[in-house]
Amino acid sequence: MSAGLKPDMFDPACPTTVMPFQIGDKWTAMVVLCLEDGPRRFTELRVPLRRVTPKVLSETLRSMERDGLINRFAYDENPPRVEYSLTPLGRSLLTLVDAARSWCTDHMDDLVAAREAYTRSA
Amino acid sequence: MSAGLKPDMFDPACPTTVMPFQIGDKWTAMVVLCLEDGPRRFTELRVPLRRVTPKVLSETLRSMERDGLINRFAYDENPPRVEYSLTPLGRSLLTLVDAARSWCTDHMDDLVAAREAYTRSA
DNA sequence: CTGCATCCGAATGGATACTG
DNA sequence: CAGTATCCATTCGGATGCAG
Repeated sequence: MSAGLKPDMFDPACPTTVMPFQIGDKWTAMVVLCLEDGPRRFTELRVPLRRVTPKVLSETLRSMERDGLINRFAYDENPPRVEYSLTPLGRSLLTLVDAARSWCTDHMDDLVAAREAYTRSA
Repeated sequence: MSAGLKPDMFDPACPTTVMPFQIGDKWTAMVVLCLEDGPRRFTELRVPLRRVTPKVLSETLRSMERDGLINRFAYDENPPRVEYSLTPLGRSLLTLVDAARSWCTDHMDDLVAAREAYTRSA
């Protein structure tokens, strides 16, 4: 497990990015998905989440740590190394995230069609 | 079906109100729940959602209509009467909302405990 | 490398008052 | 009744630069 995260994991072209779901902060759900396969380092998370500035990412991570969704482990090394991993609580979110993803894939066409129909009639 | 909506349906004291989930706009999920049992009028929705100003509520409703989640039907009467109801697409969101609610009730204690532990150690 | 500090613009959401 | 108009406070997220 724990293959490298792909840069296009959350590509803006991917319609799920504009889906009407949100868990916690704007990026929480994506972080959960990134950590699904094991611990990740800060810089590693920045690969798929390259539209997130470090400030916002660290804010997101800290609030997730506060809520007990992730663990933060800082190795006492130089250069510094920090790993984030899902807690059982955070892992339990995966089913919900998957449910949301299923809904998106199932109903995305409807949603796009609805928006088009709406703008046409306007 | 369609008994009156209770004012305390989304009481701030209810912990699910601060849960880390969001569907669409801030109030979308609550509107979906309000419409679960049938069509509702604008003022009717304002009862449980009394913390939402009319401006924000109408914005929410319009964006939900745009996304094909609800239907808006305006009777040609005076005084005016408008009813909102879930489309099949909007109704399909109910399973997701329920999943989110289940997660909340199942893990709320963990979440509260995590926050307390965090603030204690800080 | 992993973040924190500071500044800033945009967007969100709310209060209040008013209209057809 | 069902909104709209206007104004405003707060928040959010991004850019940049710096520190351990």
